[in-house]
Amino acid sequence: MIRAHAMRLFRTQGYEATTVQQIIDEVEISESTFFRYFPTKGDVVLTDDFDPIIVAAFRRQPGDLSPVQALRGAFLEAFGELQPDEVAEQSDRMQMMLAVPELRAAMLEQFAAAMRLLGVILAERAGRRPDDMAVRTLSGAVVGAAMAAMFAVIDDPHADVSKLLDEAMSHLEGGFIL
Amino acid sequence: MIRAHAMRLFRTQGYEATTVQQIIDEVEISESTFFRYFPTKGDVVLTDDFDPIIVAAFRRQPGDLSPVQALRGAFLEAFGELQPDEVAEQSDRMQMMLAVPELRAAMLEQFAAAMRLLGVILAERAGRRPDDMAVRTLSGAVVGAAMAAMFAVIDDPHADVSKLLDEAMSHLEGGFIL
DNA sequence: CCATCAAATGAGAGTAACTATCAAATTGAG
DNA sequence: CTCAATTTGATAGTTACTCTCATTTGATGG
Repeated sequence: MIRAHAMRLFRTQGYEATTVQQIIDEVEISESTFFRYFPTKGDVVLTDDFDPIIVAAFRRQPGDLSPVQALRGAFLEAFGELQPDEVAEQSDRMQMMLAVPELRAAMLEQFAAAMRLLGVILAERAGRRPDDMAVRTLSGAVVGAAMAAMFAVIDDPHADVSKLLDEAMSHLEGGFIL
Repeated sequence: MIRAHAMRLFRTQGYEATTVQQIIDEVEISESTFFRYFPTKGDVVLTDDFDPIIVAAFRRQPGDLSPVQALRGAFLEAFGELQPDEVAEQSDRMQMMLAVPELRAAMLEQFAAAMRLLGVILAERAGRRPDDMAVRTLSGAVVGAAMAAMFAVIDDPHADVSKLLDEAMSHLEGGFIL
């Protein structure tokens, strides 16, 4: 309920223009309760649980694919599983995260976490250790390329992120031919 | 003066334990003045002017190198130009940025800016447009790999970042062989 | 139906980063 | 020295977030 009301307020008045006070008035709870569920105002927008879906899709990929190919496939599958309304909601959230400085900043934690997670599953697949610098570099490069795809949406708000992401993965896959 | 005193306080008492009030007491200026020079407390630690040095080094690289090779060379040169005390200071700042959640979060803006800048100089070198997805992906991958090198320092605080960065670049350069 | 007890909620007071406004002081050019 | 521009300061907010402790809720066993 908190998230639903908050997101509605964010959409109508903007994120920064909406105070926590307004949210708790709307939901009719106390400030204490709000912060008990969301440690920060930003968490209302930032939190989601997509990681497990992508990890599962990655583990399902055939073993003869290269790591980048497997990731590419996993992303395609994970995005494909989303319902249209879920896609719209995710897109909403992403636009907001990109547009609001405070939220953008907080995204770094997500990216760092994604690198760690990616390191673990890549290491598992390749039979290496997660702290292997080759594993770290690949994780970093993949997440960096994904970030680049997200940022591209800033310049072209109508772009399809999943398509951009796939394109980025294809460039990674093919080596960098500039 | 503000930066010097602030950094000293941060080092001795910790970043979060140090309030802006303490800093302005130390430097004997008003709160207004502090925030006029540093829009946020974090900017005291985050701000630096290394980009131009790296860009210059990149532009100096021979034209027959691949983009990643040229970058690798540029990083090596730029780091090589630093005096020992400057290296120590940079290392200090980096440890602090990695350790303090608030500062870590703010780093994303720096990384995003680095991607944009890298996009511009890579595009210039390759005769492409900065919004070319191949350019964006390479910029993203390079910055992502650099992030991975930084994060590796969290696990091993004694590690040499410039060496890790070079290692990461060499992995990028050689394709990802996992 | 009631007593009990843990978990959830709320109230209230406080902190610290940041903003806005406007007056006072300082500086520097002529 | 003078005047104007720039820098600084004082003051009074706003808002996110924390802490502590009292109150309420709701599930469970008798």
